[in-house]
Amino acid sequence: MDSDVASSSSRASSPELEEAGSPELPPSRVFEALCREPGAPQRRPGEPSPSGPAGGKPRASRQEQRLKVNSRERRRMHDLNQALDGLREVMPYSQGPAVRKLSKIATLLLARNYILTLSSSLQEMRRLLSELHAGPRSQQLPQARPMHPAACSLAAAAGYPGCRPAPQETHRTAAGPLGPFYRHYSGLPCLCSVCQAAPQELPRTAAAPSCLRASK
DNA sequence: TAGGCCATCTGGTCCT
DNA sequence: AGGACCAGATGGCCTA
Repeated sequence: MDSDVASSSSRASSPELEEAGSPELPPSRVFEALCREPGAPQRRPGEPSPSGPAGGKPRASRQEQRLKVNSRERRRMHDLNQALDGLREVMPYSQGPAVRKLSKIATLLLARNYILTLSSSLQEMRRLLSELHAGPRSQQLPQARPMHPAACSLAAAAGYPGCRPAPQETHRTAAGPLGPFYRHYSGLPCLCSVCQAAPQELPRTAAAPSCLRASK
């Protein structure tokens, strides 16, 4: 559904953009060109002429001011979208032509959950390392306290005994801002808002994410 | 066709 | 005055 904005939000529904939107020009250049060339504006009926007062300093007319403000606003939103694209690039979800782009709200929610998950995993790893270095007695696995799956995967990569990376799973979220499809990555707990309703209480077992269990 | 998501425009507010 | 930021309105595109 977001395919219309997949090309870095450069939908040119505005007449200004259609005129200045050259594929060779980076967006910022396009916007600069727009700022420099307020000419041929599509004046609305009833609006004053863009030409300034006769004789005096060529003060920007109301129309020119409006065009400049509009251009700045477009550039601002474009920068915001570029930042969001950068965020999507580092998010653990499938990327490719067949995968729908995350919406803005989904990107923000997923990023928040991702940060919380990484923080939790870091804490778990620190706990494991401290147990490993505590002495030979504590080198046994703390079976009574199952590890967080993300920590277990990290520990497996570090050669910690008894840890196996979980198989990668793909699951559907019933609804919500993440969209219908979300790929669950091995070793990472599910980041969707369904599973992360209480991020402080991340599951400590390697069982399937709750949304996997909930969905049929 | 309804609803979601988006880009854009626009006016207001705040800051420099 | 000019720029940044914000929120509401509007209209287009897409999907279920």
